[in-house]
Amino acid sequence: MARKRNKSDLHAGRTLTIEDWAIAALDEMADRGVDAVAVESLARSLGVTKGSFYWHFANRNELISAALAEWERRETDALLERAATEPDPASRIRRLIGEVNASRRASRLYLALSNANKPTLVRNYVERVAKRRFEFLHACYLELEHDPESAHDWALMTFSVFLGTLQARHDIPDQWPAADSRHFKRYVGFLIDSLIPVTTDIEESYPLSRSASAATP
Amino acid sequence: MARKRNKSDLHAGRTLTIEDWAIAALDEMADRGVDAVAVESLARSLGVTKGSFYWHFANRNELISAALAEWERRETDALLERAATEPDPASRIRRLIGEVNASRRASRLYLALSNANKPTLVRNYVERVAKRRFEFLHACYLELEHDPESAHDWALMTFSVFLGTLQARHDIPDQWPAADSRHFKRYVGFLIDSLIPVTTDIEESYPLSRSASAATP
DNA sequence: CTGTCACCATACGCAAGCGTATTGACAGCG
DNA sequence: CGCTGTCAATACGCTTGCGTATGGTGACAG
Repeated sequence: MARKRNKSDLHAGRTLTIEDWAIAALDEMADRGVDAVAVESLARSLGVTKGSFYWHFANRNELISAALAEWERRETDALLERAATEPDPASRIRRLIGEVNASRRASRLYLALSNANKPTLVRNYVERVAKRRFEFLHACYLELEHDPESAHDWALMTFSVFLGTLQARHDIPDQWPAADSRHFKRYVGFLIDSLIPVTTDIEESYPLSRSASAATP
Repeated sequence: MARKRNKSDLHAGRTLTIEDWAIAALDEMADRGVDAVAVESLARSLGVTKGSFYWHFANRNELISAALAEWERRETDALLERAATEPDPASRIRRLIGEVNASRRASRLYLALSNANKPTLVRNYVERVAKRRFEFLHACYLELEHDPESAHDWALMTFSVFLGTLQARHDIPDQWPAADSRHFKRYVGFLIDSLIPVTTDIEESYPLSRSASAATP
């Protein structure tokens, strides 16, 4: 049986790597969910057949595992690293707020993974990634708040806003401001004002952030 | 072919209604996602075979449609009705905050529906329900805030918290306070303080809600 | 040139699940 | 009692998708 290389395919004549497959799987997950990751259709989208797939992977679960490892490395570690470059906790939270509202693709992917019912290995990755994101946030709030319980409350609420933002943008699209609009900038500013606690030093401008919010910056 | 009635089944000898099927489908959706709703396995769980299913429904989509209509009626209309009995907007928001943090099942179901990739009719229901919930919330904030843009910001953020709460409880389970704990009560109190704007009348106790939050009620 | 290996194509068998067709059971009514 | 309609059981055919087995191709080393 002759092997006919399709030159117009994604890999343009070179052989596919495990990483190519993993990335194709992540794309499919973001577009259509984890269940939609199917060996044969993925192979077709890569311009090969499943013979090639089964050379690289023992089964579908191995592909999904490779895809999740890639996801964790590329998108999750990198996000926290970018935020960690900010000089102070408030800036770090601000950076996270900005980033969370930026990438639709990353949102879709996170939700797809978070809500996947099988295989069960997905849950392990999602919980680990979510925990690390939460802990990063929590550490920021611990720097801003003397009271550790309060810091935890803040972190929980903010983390909920992050996750909820992903979801809400999907569920109420016509209520969501366009990304290049004044309204959007204002909303992000409002989030920043609302989600960064004013320091508990009484001589600080305590009510100023709320007043600025009400004054429409 | 003899029809053997299985007396130990869910319907306990009586015939199944369309509603029985719809509720079974919603249960399956909450447990395992929309994709897991399968005619034959659902029939088995109800103690019948798919002959019975096809008497009631032309196809699987009709079942899903019936299930979604039931969902909208039972859980969504009812939630807003309960909140609407509260005498003022702040109490209504407080009621919603309490309810959102109460039912795990409803959470799982909402997320399953929101993240279903097919059939496409699910999206219509989710968006309609989400829009109605958002609009209810927005109306509350419009009563509390003079500035309509600010009211919209508040509504968006709070709605994001509601949705994010569903997700976060699933993704960071060990960070989530137990429902009967002091910590949980405190967190709900913190949400209430944070998500209900203090009125913009300057003579009102503007900083008091933040101060109370920091003081650990 | 030959052999090896990485990568890939294809055929096959099996299972799950959908929808269709056919038949059966039973209650209610005239 | 016979008929009708509701509800349900079962067989069948088809599709999709997984994993296994087998064989092919091209690059490279010896």
